[in-house]
Amino acid sequence: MSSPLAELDDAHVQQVRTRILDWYAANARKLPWREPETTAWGVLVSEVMLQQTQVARVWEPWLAWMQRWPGPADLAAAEAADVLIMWGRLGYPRRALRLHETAKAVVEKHDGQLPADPELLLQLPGIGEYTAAAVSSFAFGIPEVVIDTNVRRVHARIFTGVGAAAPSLTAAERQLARKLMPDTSTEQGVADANTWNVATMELGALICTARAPKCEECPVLAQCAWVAAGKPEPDVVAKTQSWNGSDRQVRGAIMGVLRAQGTVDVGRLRTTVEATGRLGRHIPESAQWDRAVTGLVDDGLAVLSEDVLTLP
DNA sequence: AAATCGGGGAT
DNA sequence: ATCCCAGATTT
Repeated sequence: MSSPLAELDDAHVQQVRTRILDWYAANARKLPWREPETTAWGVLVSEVMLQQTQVARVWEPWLAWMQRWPGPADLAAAEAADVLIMWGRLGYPRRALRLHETAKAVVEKHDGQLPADPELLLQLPGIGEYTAAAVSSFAFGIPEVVIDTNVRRVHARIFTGVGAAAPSLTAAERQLARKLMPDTSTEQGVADANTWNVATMELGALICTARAPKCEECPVLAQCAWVAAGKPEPDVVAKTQSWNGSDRQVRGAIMGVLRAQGTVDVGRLRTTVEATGRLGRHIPESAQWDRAVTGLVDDGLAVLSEDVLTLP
């Protein structure tokens, strides 16, 4: 099949843009980090928390976090242990450490002001291509091309006619996303481009969902190549690693104990962690305990000293 | 390109 | 039970 870019028809693209922008104007969720008084730093904190964690689970932790540490200088001055405790059960606690490091870097290298330039944002720990573009666009009004999992799926369906995007972001997807951005040569165009970013994500989150898309409510149902093709099933994706018995489950259970009591004697680690019930029926071998502890220490999430494991 | 890294809501 | 989630980083 020929490249989807070859088939891109300006009138079609215009219609899709208008319909999605109109849909967003009427259907955008009211999320706390979208309130006009939210600072750029607040937007960054939300984006990091939202990396692989759903909106519903981020909502309250974000509010509590911003109340405790409103700006980068506040977070930079915090103890890593408190940062990890505050991160709570959001998952992937390395994100919390990297955000802490980013706060320090903003204070030390950027005079306490989060940079707006995506190239500078990219150099900060825990900020990758998506987050840099998202912060530039949402917090600073710079019309970067924002591509997250929602955007990829929406583009794949409407313009490529497939049910799901490829496993990892391709050059063709970047090219398509760039071509779909509203023209930014006018002030209105810049505003539209920034709204287009968030609107496409919102459509993917609320209507064009991965599992059971609500096509009957979709503003671009009539423009969708996937629908036109009869909604062919996506290729089966590789099965995700099972959670029960995984190293991640063990690491998570250990972190749970450390967040709750700050420290644990390694001789009691096994009993203490198993008593939390967070491992279910899984009884790790000693090699897995070793891997988990070593991994947490290597990642800076825990410190081992005198046979005692503690938060950093 | 593939593996690793949490945790829970949704189906 | 399995899928999926406003990804980033390392191998």
